[in-house]
Amino acid sequence: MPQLSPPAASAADTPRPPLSPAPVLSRRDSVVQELRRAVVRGTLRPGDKLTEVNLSETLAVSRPTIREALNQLAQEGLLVQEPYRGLRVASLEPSQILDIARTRQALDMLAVDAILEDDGGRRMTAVQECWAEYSRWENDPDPLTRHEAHVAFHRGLWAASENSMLLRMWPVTEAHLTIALAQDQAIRSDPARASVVHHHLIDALQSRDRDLIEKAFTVHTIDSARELVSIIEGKDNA
Amino acid sequence: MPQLSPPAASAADTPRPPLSPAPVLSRRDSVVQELRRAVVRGTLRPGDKLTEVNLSETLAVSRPTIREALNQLAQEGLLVQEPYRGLRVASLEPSQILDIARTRQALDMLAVDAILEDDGGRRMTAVQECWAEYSRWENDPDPLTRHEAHVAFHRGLWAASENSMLLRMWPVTEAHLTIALAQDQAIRSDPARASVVHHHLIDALQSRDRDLIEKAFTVHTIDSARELVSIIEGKDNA
DNA sequence: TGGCCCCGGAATGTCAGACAATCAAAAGAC
DNA sequence: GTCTTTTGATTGTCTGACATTCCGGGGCCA
Repeated sequence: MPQLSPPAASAADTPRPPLSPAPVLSRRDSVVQELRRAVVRGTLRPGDKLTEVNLSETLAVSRPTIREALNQLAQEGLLVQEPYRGLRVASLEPSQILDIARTRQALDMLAVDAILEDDGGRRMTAVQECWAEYSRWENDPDPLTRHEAHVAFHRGLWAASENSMLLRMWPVTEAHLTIALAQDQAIRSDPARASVVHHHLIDALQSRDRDLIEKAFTVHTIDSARELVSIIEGKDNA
Repeated sequence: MPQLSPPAASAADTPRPPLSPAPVLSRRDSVVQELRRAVVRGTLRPGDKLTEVNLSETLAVSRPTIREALNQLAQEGLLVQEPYRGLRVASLEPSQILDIARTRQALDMLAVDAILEDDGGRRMTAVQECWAEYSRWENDPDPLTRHEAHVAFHRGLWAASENSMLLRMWPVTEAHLTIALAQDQAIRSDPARASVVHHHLIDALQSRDRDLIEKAFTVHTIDSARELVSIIEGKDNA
């Protein structure tokens, strides 16, 4: 049975600078955050079963609240719900990992086009700001912090495009990204490669050369996915 | 205060053929369906306020269950949640309507590429099946049935692509599509135009000519959105 | 021995009722 | 007339309970 910490503690010890205006997450959001982080950390692994009463005791939160959090995560796709049988941490087939990559590629390029089309350069400025934020954390010793910085960077790109629909689709995307990375720890623990790839990304973006950008995103997204898939399939055969 | 019917009744009187294997939706799903349909019917209009206790009484379902349904719809984007202040039916700015159209266009073409790439023609067969289903209902006298057929058709296209990520993104897409159409009743009540546009779509798809398909989707999605926006802006000025 | 049916445990799905936290606007004080 | 207080409304959360559904084990019968 995976062990989780109560959410009240973890909500306060966020290593981020005091950027949050102090909205002190609701209990439900704390639980959501705690579960997401547990997946990133590897405390919860794809396939693990979660029960409401169990989490309720472990996290010291009532069952209805836990339930709402689980429903939210299931809707995002981080958990899968089997009616009357419980919830499990989602796991992805290789084909699904490629689906995610292709879809992200399409949406990333949609964001890129919006960013490049911008008149006053406001959107590109937003990109640079979120890149600056990313670079502050990209080499953090804590893998969780690196992951959250990575996620925030890509979300920031979509936000910079000022396309409201992309932001609405982000939670689903983030959930699947998280699962894909959690699926194989080896990938997640290669910060150097991630760093290089992201530098290429931002360089390409600043060149404003669409083809170059597309290639950089392909390396980042599609190639990584293929690599991950081959690792997983190799492990299955072993 | 908009009037809604209890979900138990509406769940049973679906005019669809008995295709459902009899999963008899859970109460929560019944509430979700009822609220969605209320928006499509115009019983609930963008900006309308919903309260938990009120719905609980109207629909004869307990508050926790109502709450779960409302959370789900808020996550999809059909409702917007103002903390401690209640929920309202979402309403869209013109720029958001265009964002939705652009995003759908990108994802539709992603689906199209997958369908065209298919080796055995299985995916194109799936397209034809969902087109057949659509044509059975496209001229139904009930606008709700037409809307659900329309939605099912587009969902079917994404499903035919066999891209799992697209299916996960569908609920968000459907919610926004619903709001956009609910925003102006005039658009929804032009079944002839919708029919023509969809015939063009399917013709283009069967030609397998990617450029032709892209143009057809542009007419369907982008042009419709522009039209809707100009109607809304015209109404604002009046 | 082997297959079918029934039953109990376990978990979710749903309900009722209550209290605390929060926000908005009305009521009151200066 | 403006600021402060109060109050009402609504959500956020909790406790406890019951109904529903699924899985697997034990008993019955051939």
